[in-house]
Amino acid sequence: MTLRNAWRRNNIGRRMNEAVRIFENRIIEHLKDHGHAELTSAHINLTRNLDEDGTRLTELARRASLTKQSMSELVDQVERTGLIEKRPDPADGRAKLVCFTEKGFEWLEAFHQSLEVAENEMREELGVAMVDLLVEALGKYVEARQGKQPDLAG
Amino acid sequence: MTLRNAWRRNNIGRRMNEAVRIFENRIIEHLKDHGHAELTSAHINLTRNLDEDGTRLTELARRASLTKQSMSELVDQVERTGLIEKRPDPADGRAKLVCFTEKGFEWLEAFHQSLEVAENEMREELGVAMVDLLVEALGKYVEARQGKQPDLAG
DNA sequence: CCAATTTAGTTCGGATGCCTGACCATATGA
DNA sequence: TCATATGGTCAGGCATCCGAACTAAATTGG
Repeated sequence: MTLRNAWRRNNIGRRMNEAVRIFENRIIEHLKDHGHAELTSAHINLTRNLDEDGTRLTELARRASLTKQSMSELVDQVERTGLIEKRPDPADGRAKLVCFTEKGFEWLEAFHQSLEVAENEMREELGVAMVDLLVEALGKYVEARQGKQPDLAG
Repeated sequence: MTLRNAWRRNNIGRRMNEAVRIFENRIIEHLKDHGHAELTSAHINLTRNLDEDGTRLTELARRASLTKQSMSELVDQVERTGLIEKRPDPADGRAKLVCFTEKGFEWLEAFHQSLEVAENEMREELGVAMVDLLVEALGKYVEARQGKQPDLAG
């Protein structure tokens, strides 16, 4: 790699990409090591958007930037593990509320612990202040650019 | 979302995940707007690991953390767009060197420009110093945690 | 109150992106 | 020289997503 082309290795997108992959792998690995092999990173795209008092499928899909068909499939898969269940929405006869089960809340607690482990590992490498700064900066970027992205069909 | 569960929205993994998705979408969008709809983000997992004097398939797969079968498929796809080509490796009769074509180098230049646009947008939101700090921190994290991840078969 | 429209969700079919296993051809080294 | 390692391919499969077309319930405008 010539100096002139150092940008190819050393750019924000690539760094973020590598970092997020390592970080998420670490969480999945830690979860598995502690008896929770139920879900993959695709499913976490569901659980992380699932409110504790339940969320409708269409809303889940919107939050995850997926079509409702894709989210429906994910919901069915996670439902088979027993971590979530579908309940009728009392406010709307068409709708179903996707909710954590008791077992699901236990999984969520385990996920929280695995997340903390991965975060602490990053704090060990970068220091607490740097990690705080990083979260703040990324959050600011996301908020500023949100809504400037094209929408999905579905 | 209760205060007790604020971690669910405000954690490093999620922030990085959102940021990287927005950033990469921006690059793909900008490339498309400038006459380069050839490649998707999956293909960039190839091109970003492709040296300017060519790289062997197995090495590409290793760098991208994919199996050689998967990388072979990506190579075939990108080859069909005319951006890369396979050449016999003079140093090894079994091997093929994957290389950018002339058109491929033009694409790489366009990619560079789109990347700069996306990076500059981030600098507008966060400031130049913050973005530099971010790249440095993520790079440090990646280097520190690299190799602590389990390897792939292939 | 009823017809037209919108909205929540499903079913079906298909593309994509990745994997494992089995294999062939060439290179390497005891 | 032949056993082993390495570069790459072929066949088959699974997971994750999409679009189109549909059902049923809710909403809205006369």
